[in-house]
Amino acid sequence: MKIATWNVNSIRARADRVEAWLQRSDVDVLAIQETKAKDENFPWDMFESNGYEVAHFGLNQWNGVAIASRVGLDDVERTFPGQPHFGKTEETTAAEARAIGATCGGVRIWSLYVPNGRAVNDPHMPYKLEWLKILKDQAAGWVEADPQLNLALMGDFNIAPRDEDVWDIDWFRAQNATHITEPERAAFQAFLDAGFQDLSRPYTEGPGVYTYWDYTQLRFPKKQGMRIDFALGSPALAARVTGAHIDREERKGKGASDHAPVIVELD
DNA sequence: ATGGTGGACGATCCA
Repeated sequence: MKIATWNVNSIRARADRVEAWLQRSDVDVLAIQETKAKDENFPWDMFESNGYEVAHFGLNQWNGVAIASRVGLDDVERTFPGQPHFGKTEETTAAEARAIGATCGGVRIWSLYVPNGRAVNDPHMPYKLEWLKILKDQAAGWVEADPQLNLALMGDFNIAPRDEDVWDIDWFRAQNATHITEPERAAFQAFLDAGFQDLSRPYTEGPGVYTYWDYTQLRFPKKQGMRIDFALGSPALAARVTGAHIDREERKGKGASDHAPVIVELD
């Protein structure tokens, strides 16, 4: 079984590329982020005509997550319990479309689009950190309740956990950039400390291995990227991993997303 | 002057 995660940066703008990629990648499950669409604009037919069931959570032109599966798609959840809302309270704001879960071929899959902190001192930064903490607490609880649970937390974490996960750590620090700060890295590390494993890194070791390249400044041809997309697995799922890769080819050419798919193979 | 790119929306926000 092959599972994958991919921030597509608009499912409508990327529909043809996503279709072609599904056909050549042969994945069983694809967790998608940044669909940037409401349900009424989602390309349901494209997935179904290629043999995939698909569940989508999209409220407006921002965010949006989906799971496509050809090995079943059950018990769909939109938002995780306690998912923080940006600003004020649940009474005055709605949770953003950043998390969708489903059980596919015996694996509990979550497609996650972690909030962008925007800037070190922006109010979106504490929102991001709280969002990750609640997710980690929830996910740890699911595994504690069922230690054999095959759980995959997949998506765009908007964090580069190690210095080697960005093309020049000194440049990032000089910019006072997000994604590499200590609190963000601690929020990521908390998943590992809770027993989750990074499923792709052992098979895609760096340095110089990335999942995202900014559209500007010729970042892709200059090999100046960031590793910010991950599949984290519960212990039972991690024990099944036989390989992983980052499909850097998909970042090439006109009309590419700025993120590449990350694929994990299970026995 | 500098987001120099790209997407959605609608004349601006987001990444």
